Amino acid sequence: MLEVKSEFLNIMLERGFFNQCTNLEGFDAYLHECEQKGVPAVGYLGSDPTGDSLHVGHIVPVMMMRWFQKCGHKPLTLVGGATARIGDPSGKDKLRPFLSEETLKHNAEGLKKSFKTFLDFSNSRNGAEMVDNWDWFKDINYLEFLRDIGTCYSVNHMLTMDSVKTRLEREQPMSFLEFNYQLLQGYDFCVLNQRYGCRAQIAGADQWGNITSGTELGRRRYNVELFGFTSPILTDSAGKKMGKSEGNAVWINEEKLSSYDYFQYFRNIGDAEVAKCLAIFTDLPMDEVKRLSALKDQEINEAKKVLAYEATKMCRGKQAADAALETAVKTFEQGISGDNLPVLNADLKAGVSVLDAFLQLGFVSSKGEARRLIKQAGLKLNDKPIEDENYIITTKDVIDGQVKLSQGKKKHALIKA
RNA sequence: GGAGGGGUGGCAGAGCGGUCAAAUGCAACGGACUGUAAAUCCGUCGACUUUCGUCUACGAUGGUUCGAAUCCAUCCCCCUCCA
Repeated sequence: MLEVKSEFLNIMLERGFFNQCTNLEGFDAYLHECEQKGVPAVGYLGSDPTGDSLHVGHIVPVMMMRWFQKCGHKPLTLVGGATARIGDPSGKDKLRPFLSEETLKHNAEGLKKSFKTFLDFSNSRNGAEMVDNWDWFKDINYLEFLRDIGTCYSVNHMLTMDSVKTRLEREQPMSFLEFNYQLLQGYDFCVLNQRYGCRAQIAGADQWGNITSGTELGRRRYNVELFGFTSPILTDSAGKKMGKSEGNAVWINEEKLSSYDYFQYFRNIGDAEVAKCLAIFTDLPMDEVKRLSALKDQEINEAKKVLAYEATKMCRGKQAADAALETAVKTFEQGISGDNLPVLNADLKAGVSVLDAFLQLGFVSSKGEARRLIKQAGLKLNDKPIEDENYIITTKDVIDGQVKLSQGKKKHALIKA
């Protein structure tokens, strides 16, 4: 393993956050010096408000920031009000649809909320701060920008950037607008350097090109050394990006995903992912992580439970984590219905058809799908497969004050009498 | 501006006048096996009704046809080469 002196990088290396760094030795020396002197280093993490919440795929760098702050350093979270109007071409085949002002504003609020659950935004010396690049881009003069910044970029080099190159190779269109993205993100880094003394940018590995854009610009135009540090992009055993559950993103903000579902996402993680997830998504000491990661076969479920609980606790709070755990244990281990399951409001006296009930729950997207699942014995009423697709649920189906509806083995909901 | 190629279901990618709700693959979902895992196997995968059937869908709008994703016209968008 690499030898580093700074507390922050030691943690990064130990917990598996390290993917690539523009100058690991230099970054380490800088951090170490700050740590020795008790002066916070300043680093930033950017995110464009193209959605109104972060999801688990985003929080790897957020967790890095969390540790960064714990080591006494100051995190800046940049919301890309300006860059969202351009659209980062990294990993994309198409131009992003333009977002309205209201949407951008709404999304920015959502992102801020996501950040706040992981970082301390108090007024302390290394309290996190939120910045928006719209502030410095909205009044920028095009000619000045071109002369000032544009001269530092060679198109030859820009064309070799992954985000550009792959698009061209795949013969997908790339607009000039998107082509400019890297300049903007590069400029962000330099602005933050000038305004806040920020010298580090932390992000996921897909941002490498945009990061080096900033470090290069810093060197050429402002004569400062900036550091870029990336995390690996987490993938599951099939090599797909993590963060999707049933085709939907696993959102951080609770109004987008219930805490129970958040818990279940981690509870259902693949065996191969448990060790790295424990290190990355929880605060548990590494001794404990290692102990849990060593568990095999059935025992690994213990590790998954801890992972799910800890991850939920961090993101949603202890109360939510306790409730989710309790519901999961009741539902899966004891076969009784936990209280935290989704509840469907329905008038049992009048009766509800099973088709409508599942449709309203959102477990199926059409009646046809519900019928199909019934034929496949995939829908259950009080744990018994539904046989008649025209069945009407009424008060006589109530057991212990509720009716339990299930789709497959994992999705459950209740109708309270 | 000129020449050629192309726009199909979540994605990739066939089809090129009826047998096309549209092959195939991936993804997704259900079942079996298990450990609320992975792998594997089986099944499903537009909507409404489920028996027949009806409706919406192959860039957009018109047209030719008994009948079009498939032919024609106009328009929009993309790619490649030339200027």
